[in-house]
Amino acid sequence: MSGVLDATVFAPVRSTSAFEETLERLGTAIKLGLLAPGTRLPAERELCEQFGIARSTLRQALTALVQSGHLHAVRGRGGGTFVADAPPPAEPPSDELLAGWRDVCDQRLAVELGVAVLAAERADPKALGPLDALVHEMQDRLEDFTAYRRADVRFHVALAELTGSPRLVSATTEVQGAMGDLIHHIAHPPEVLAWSNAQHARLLACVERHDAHAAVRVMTEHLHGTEHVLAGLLPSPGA
Amino acid sequence: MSGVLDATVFAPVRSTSAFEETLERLGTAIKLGLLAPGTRLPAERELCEQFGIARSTLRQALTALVQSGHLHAVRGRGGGTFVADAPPPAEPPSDELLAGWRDVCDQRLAVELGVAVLAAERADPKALGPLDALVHEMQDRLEDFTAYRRADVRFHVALAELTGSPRLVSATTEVQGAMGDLIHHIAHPPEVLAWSNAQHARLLACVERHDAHAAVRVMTEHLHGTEHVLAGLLPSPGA
DNA sequence: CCCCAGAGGAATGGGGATCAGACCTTTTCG
DNA sequence: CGAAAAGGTCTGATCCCCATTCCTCTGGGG
Repeated sequence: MSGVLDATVFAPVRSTSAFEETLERLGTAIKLGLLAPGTRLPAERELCEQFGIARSTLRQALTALVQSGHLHAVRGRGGGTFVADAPPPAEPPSDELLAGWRDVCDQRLAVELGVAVLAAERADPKALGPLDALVHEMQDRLEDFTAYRRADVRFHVALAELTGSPRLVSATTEVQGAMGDLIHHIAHPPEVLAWSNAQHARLLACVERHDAHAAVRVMTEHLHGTEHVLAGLLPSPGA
Repeated sequence: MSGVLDATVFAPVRSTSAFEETLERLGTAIKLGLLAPGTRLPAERELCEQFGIARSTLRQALTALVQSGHLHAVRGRGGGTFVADAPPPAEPPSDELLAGWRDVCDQRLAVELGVAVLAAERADPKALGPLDALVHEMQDRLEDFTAYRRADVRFHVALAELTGSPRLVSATTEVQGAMGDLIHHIAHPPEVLAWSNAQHARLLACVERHDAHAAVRVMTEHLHGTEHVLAGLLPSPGA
């Protein structure tokens, strides 16, 4: 019958170890700026309980992040583990991610479309203040892509939080993490960012008047924009 | 700052063992009817290689599915492992699934909306024959929910395959699995199924003329239908 | 009729990941 | 000065997963 289906059902099973998952979680949160530089993580004995893992396992992840320069640890009372102020340069995207960049965009489309619809349906217009502030912050950061991108991520995550769906929030952070790996190394002229941010503003207006259909239109346009940028700069499916 | 965000970043890490993942994969594929009754699975020595796991691990999953009645094994030459002809009755949904049913619906909305848009954008109208056949099959099965549902699942998975995105296909099967657990135990009058299937037909028409916006409207309506049914029959958020 | 190929079933030992817990070292606050 | 709070270290037990081998059943070809 369907080779695609069999390929899905019988595809290799990837068992993610607790260590890997923890490393991934903290790593993306830091790289995305969700954990701002200088932030202090909960104490190890506390954090391992939140994660539901043993402290030794947690420490493997923390040690790795310290050695890669994303965290630094301070001993003694009043110490702790802190997000590094000078983040290490991002590594170039892995080959497998590059090969599947269109798939990542497709997943992003699904997640963000769902977020747009549900946020428009459910969000309390009075709760959009912080979102609006982020749009203005982005407007002030058109020349500094790193700062712009941090606000961008917060914007999309905050929008996801408005849906009240935990799965959509975590799906958003995941997909933003993948996108970050892809776009971090390509040029972002201020004009492009300005255009992109204008769509943020329009999107917010749609959410404010509970217009889900319009939100979908704006979001679709927004995502296709970055997709076209990627299509031009990344290797073709064949390469 | 944001409690929701911290709850997402520091949420418990669930490390899925290879055994669990395999059991889940095969189990949902069987329950969804993607592996039809009577189907013969690949030989164990072959299957464990496809999954990328050891045979003993694979056998744990197979043994569990045999004992639960979803599979039966035949020894000797020409034997094999077959999907049971008389599937065991589905267990009632777990409490945690019930508690998060709205979250499941939200995730489904995202996945199916993404599928609708991308299928409408990319699908070759000439490749819609099988989809159309499934709509007609559902039309003939309005009185038999089990049969209807099998075709329904195939329809949504086939639609996802049209997008060409592996992630969306697997997301679709996952979310359909969760939906199956939720809706299997509630009543489905033929009128409701007919109404639902009419939306399938309309959706297909949208895809055929590459009308993504209309596809979104129809799909949204389609999903809200089942969501309202669930809202009436499942416990409220508080319970 | 015999025997072997092809299938599931079972047992072994090793290696790595994870856990739980105790203990050490550094630092600051009372 | 000493207790408290934090990271850093170590150890033994346990569980999961792997690789390998061998066993058992059964149908088909010679």
